[in-house]
Amino acid sequence: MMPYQLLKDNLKRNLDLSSKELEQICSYFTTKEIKKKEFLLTQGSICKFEGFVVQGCFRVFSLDKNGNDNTLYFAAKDWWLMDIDSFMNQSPSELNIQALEDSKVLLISREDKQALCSSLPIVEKLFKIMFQKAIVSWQRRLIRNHSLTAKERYLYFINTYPNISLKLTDKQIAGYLGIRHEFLSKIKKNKK
Amino acid sequence: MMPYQLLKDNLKRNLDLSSKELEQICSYFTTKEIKKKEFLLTQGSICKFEGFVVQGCFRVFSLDKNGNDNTLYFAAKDWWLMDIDSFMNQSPSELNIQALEDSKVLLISREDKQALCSSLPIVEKLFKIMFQKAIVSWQRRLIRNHSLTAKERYLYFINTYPNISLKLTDKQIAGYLGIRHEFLSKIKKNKK
DNA sequence: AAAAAAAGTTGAACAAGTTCAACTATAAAA
DNA sequence: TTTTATAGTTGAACTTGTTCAACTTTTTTT
Repeated sequence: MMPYQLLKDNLKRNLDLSSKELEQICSYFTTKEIKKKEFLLTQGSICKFEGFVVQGCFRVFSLDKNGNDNTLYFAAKDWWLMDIDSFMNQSPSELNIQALEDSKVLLISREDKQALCSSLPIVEKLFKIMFQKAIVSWQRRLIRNHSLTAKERYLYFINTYPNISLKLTDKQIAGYLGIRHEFLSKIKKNKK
Repeated sequence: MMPYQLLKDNLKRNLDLSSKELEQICSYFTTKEIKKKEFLLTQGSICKFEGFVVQGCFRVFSLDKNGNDNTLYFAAKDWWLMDIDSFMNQSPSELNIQALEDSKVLLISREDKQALCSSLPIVEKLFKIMFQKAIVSWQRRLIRNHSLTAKERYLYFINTYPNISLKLTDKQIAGYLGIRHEFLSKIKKNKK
C-alpha cells in the first residue's frame, strides 16, 4: 500500500476527515528510510519530528545508569513514533528509537506540525483524540504489570501483537515485559 | 482560594489563555461536593464528566477478578480526574473513583465539553497539551516500575508527593506501588 | 465509652524473578 | 566459508516479594 494511504487510513480511524483535509495533512509529512540498527533518536538529543511507521519496525527504549534496557514500546507499520516530552518541550530526550529492520517512516517536524495546526485547526482535535487513546493504553499496561505474572504478560503480548512479536528477539520482548531474558527463556520452556 | 481561580491557574500553566477565554471555559464547569468514601464513578457505569479536584483527595482504581485493587493514581487538589476511555467512548467504565476525604470537584459533562470545544476551538489544543503531559507521566511511571525496586518506588512516591502521601493509608500506597501492604510494612521497618 | 471494623505488624513458609557463569545455537560480518 | 558477535539455554544460589495466619493498633460506628 502507498505510504500516504496508510497514514490517511490511520488518521481516518481517529477522526472523520475530508479527503481534502487528509491531503493537506499528508503534504506536511516527508518520507525517510532507515536501515536496520540505525537510530532515529538517541538519548540526550532533541526529538525534532513526530513519525509514523510505514514499513519495518522500531524499538523505543531508555537506558538507566546500570545499562538496563527499558523498552517503552515497539512500533511497527501503522504505529506512531516519537518522544513526546522532547518533541513538545525541545528538551534533551531520555529515549532511544532504533530500527529493528530496514524501515520507512513519514516524518513531520515540530515547525511543520505547528504550521499545520494553525492552518487546519481540526488537527488539534485529531491529535487530542490520538493522545487520549494512548493514555488509555498506558493505563491498561500499568494495570497488567501490576496484576499479571511475567508469564501471563508474555502470553498477552504475543497473542495481542503476533505480527510484532515475530520480528523481535526474546531479549527485546523481555525488555518490554520488564524481566530478564534468562527468565523469559525459563518461562517459554514451561509453557504448556 | 476560590475554586475557579484554582482551575484557571491550572489551565494557564498548560496554555496561555486570555481571561475572557478562561471565564468562558470556567462557565461550563459546575461544582460538586463529595463526602468521604463516596464514589464519583463505579466500575461498570459510564463516565459522564471530566473532573478537576478543588479540595480533598480521590483514588482511581480498578478491581480484578481476584478482588485485587490496582490503584491507577490519586488525585488531590489541582489534579484532573476521569476515566478517559469511558468518557470518550461512553462505554462501561473499568475504573472506580472514590473520595478519600470530604472533597469538592469541578465537573464538565461530555455534552458541555463538546459545546465548549465547538465555541472555543483553542480548548482542543489545551486538552491536547494536557494529554501529552499525561502520556509522559505514564511512560515515566512504567520505566520506574521496571527499573526500581519496591522500596525505591516507595521512597520516590513519598518524596515526590509528600502532601498526597500524608492523606493515604499504607494499604492505599501499596496498591499504587503494585505491592502487598504486608510487604510495604516490612519495607518501612527496614528504612534507615 | 464500648463495640466493631479497618489498618498495620510480624514471622514462617513459599513463589517469583534475578544473578552469574558456563554453555549451545544462530545470525552477522569479514 | 570461517570468524566473530549476539541470542538463547540451563542450573545453582540468591533476592525480592507473596501468602497466610495471628496479633496489635488505630479509626469509625453505635
